[in-house]
Amino acid sequence: MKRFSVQKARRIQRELAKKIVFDDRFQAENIRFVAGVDVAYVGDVAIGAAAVLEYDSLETVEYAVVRCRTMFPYVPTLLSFREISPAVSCLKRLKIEPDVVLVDGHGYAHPFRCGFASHLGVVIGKPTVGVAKKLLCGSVGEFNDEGCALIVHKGEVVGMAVITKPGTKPVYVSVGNMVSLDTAVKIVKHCAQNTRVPQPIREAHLKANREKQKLKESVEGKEVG
DNA sequence: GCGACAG
DNA sequence: ATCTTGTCGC
Repeated sequence: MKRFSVQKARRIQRELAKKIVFDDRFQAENIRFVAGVDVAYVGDVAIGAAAVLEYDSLETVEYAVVRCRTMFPYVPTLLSFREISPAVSCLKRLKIEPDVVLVDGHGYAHPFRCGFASHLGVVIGKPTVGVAKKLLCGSVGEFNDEGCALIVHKGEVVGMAVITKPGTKPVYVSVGNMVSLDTAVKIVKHCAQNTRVPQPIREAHLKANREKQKLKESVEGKEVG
């Protein structure tokens, strides 16, 4: 039984894309907290994890994690429908309200201009930034002295490739919602001081994996013993 | 028509 | 993403 329709998802993406806000709707010059979100999987169980870091020190001040059943398969360009539920759930569990959320995946740099970061940002009505490790669409121009290169798709600038760590591949930054591309790049650079992937996303990733291990161990102890 | 395709 | 050991490089 098909529980989803690609056609229906496409319609939703086109509607959501219209609601993306491309400028800063928060105090970009005075950020207190940044969050990162990521999702891991164990069979059909999704584990959503969020981490909140103090912006200046990049110290982790809070984690939130949630488990739920995966309700959507992974379909290229439709990733957000698979990950948005666990992402929203764990973000809601946070006690600290982050000023901006970094998302593991593209935002506007998507063939239909509505990647996971944008989908999430519009749904929760908060500032989000897309940070992907691989390009989904478009091509990367020449890198400038700041380690940045425009990502252009169908004649439109959709994001920025950023070399956050010298000697490593760039990460692909794009607007999620309520954040300008310039500000998004500044935030990502600040959060990736000695790593390729920005700290908030790494922390969320690690938290999700620790939770995944716990779940796998509890499952093993059930079927064998 | 063919290939590519975030996590 | 996930399945997995050792291994190359900073």
